[in-house]
Amino acid sequence: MDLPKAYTPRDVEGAIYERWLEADVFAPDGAGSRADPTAQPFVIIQPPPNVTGSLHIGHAQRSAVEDLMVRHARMRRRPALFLPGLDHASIAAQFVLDRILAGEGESRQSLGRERYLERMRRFVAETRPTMLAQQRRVGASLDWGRLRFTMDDVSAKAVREAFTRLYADGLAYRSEALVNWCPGCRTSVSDLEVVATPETGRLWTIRYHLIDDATGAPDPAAWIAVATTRPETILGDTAVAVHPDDDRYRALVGRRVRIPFVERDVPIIADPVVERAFGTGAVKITPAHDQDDFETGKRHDLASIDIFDDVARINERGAPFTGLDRYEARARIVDLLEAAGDLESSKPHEMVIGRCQRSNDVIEPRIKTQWFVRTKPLADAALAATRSGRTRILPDRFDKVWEHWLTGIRDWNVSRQLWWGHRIPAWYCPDGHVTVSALEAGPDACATCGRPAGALTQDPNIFDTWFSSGLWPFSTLGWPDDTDDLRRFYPGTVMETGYDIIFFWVARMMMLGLQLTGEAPFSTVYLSGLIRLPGGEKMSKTKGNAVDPLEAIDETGADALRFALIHGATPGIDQKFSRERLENARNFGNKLWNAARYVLGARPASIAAGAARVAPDPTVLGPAERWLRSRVALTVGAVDRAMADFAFAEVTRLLYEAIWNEFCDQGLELAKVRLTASGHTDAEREATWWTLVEALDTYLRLLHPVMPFVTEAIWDAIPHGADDPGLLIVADWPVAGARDLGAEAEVEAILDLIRGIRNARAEAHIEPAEWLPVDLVVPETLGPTLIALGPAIERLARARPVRRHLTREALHAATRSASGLAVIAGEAEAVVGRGGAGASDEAAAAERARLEKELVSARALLASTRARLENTEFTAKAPPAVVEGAIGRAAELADQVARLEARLGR
RNA sequence: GGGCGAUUGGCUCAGUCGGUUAGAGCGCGCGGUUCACAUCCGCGAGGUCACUGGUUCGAAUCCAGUAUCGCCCACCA
Repeated sequence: MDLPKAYTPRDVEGAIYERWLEADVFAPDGAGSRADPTAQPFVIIQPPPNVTGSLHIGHAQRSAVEDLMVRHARMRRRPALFLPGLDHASIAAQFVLDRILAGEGESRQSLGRERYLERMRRFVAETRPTMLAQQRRVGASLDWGRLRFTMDDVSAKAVREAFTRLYADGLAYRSEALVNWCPGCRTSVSDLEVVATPETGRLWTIRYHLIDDATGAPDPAAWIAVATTRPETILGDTAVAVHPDDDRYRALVGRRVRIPFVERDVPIIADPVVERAFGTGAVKITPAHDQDDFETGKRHDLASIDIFDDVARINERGAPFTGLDRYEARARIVDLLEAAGDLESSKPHEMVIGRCQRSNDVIEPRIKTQWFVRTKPLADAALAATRSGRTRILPDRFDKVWEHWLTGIRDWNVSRQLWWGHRIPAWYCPDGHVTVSALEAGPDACATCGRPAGALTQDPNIFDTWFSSGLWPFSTLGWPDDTDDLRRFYPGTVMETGYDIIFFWVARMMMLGLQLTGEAPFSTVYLSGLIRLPGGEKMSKTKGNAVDPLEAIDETGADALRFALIHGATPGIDQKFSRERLENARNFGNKLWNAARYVLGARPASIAAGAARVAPDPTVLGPAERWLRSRVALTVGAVDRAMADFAFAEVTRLLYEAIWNEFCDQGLELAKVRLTASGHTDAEREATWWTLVEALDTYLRLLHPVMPFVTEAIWDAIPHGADDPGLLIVADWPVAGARDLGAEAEVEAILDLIRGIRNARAEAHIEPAEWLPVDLVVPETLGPTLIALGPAIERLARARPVRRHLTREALHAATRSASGLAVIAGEAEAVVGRGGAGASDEAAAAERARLEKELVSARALLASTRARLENTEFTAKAPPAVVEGAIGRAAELADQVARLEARLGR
């Protein structure tokens, strides 16, 4: 079979993905699977991408890494599950749709819940195929038959069941609490969705007048000054607090002050939470709109007065300002206080403001009745799983982050005042009884008073999108039903995701998985770094600066994109996306393609075109063939180690190096000699060719998880053995053969000699095409190799004739009158050039200069090596192998120095 | 305020357990129409491994500190 002359990734890739689908090899139990059913399954868990999104470079990288792992496992005959999915992404999807609606002059409110959801379902139906098609273009070998969506019926059932169990176990509760309210999204959000943003605000100091106990009226001449960054919250103040040990205010504790505008009298209380050095040492307390104040309020039994509506306008409780936006109200209040003489000061103040991750609105803490998940016991279980090693986080250093977050975790507000998502399966009866039910149709009656279903109303809120995502590893396998898939593929093996969602997603999966299934949902957490722009900025969909991986695939192919992304993939370390790397990867694919074309075209005539694979005949292998087989064995072992260590970038480097430098630059060049030079038997030529085929086959298998398309295409064209399947994707992962260190050393010595000759020629500016005679001497032991590879030296060093001398003396005697270039390569030595022809003065000077340079560096190295050996502490304490190495090295260098000196006539 | 990461040739990055002469790609210089590949081939230049101190026979690597950049966490109004 032949490969097309030109490598065009686009032509190759689409057709190959089709072939994989037709062969049904993606599913662990597919018709084309060669999985060993008794082997331990390998389950990779990928974050389901947002259904309304499109593939960005980060997805591409993660898909590439996940696909790499699953393909590797598949080739090792493990039942490998890579389950595709989509996330409904509640708040993110609503955010996207709301913007579209705004463009149409509609809104969430104008449509109403039912029509809005209908519109969302249509929208999602449109966007859904996009992401799936894009994952396919990256080459992800996903088991499409198991495609799942976090809003499908199976997921819905899992959500109801999960919540019902948590409620029954006292781990889900409904309570009035301070939540993070986003006025833009009109919903509460979890702590994680609040982004702390440093900003310069103002700190105002204002006076609250003390109440005259006798008259019950505020005293115009007596006040307590409080400092605040949020004057508008005055309207919700229910106390003023000072530190109990603060002498300035000790006498005032227990007195009352008049809150302006709302004309409310509130107590001055003492509480150690107050920082005496800050501001005036007195702080106004607004329990409904500040976390600290909320806690203080609880301690002192203060009233909580919510003064905002859902879009953060002042409500009727902020009477004179009702209807004003919070910032308008702030400005108005400051003006009025100033006019009244109650504004003491106003100065700029550095502070941290919580903003909504989604809409960037300033988050308003508000008291709401919400559903919470009690996280402490769940977090403890998650910590136990990582501490015991049951689940391992890569890289290790994220353990600390994990520990810190799970140790200080607060309860998780899971209800959202949104529409797109799973509705909370809680029903309320007119008496306020709560009934939580996993039944799709809801409960038959109130669990407390028995009122019929008709009298109950379901909670209008939905779940935080991460609640359903948190069930992903098992909800996708049919939980809570006891399905075959669940038994077989749960818990999963590796969960891969970006470190930016370790809390949002990974921690929730761990907590919910442990609680609901009793098992940690995966044994390894592989945290990828993020992809950044060449300038180092984080790519962001909302900023619109994301690089489109699909364009990259169009230009250079999915294989090149995958290689480039995996090449830079160190767990937990960000990588910059660079076009150079992409091109380099594309070039590598091209190199491989052309190497394969050469191999296929070099088939000796004695081998029939469609011949089945045979192993090279070991009795007729030359040193180059033995060298190549040994180097391939080395590479297989190194790749295996790197794979086991999750060092995927290392895998790409190993293969790049092995394929380009060893196989193409050296292996193929050496093989060409035996394949084309006369004087070789058919058997020898065949053995050489089969060696090349064997090496290529092994490299293709090793590289397949990284570059699946091009390797599959090439593999299709090379001869296969009887046990091979029709597709590389299900072919067996290679087993490392035996090393042949002797052959490696011998061939390396010859390659060094060739390099030395090329170097000397280049430095002397000799025409590359010019044939020059070479006289050389090699150590006795290298004799047979030299004979075998003599033609290779000729070809690769452009040397003709090559004359071998048995001793250095003979070499020197034979070349004394010549003006040749001296080459000293290890123990071998050569003289390149025409004997007796003479050389120009400048050529001779250049030759001397080159040798002088070599001498200088050789002497320097010799000196430092000797110095080390003279150090008795070194010889006494260093491992013997290191000392012996240094001794050998010193001898070699001394020899080299002597020879260079002799050559230079010293 | 606490924690983490990064810092290696002009650029982007490797560098395992501390062990000879710190690697690669891109870029740069010189030279190439070798019948697989110019998306290529050959040769070369280019690095006080951020800084300071320590441990060690030996440090890019381990320890302490400093600097710069970046990230995460955090309830001083």
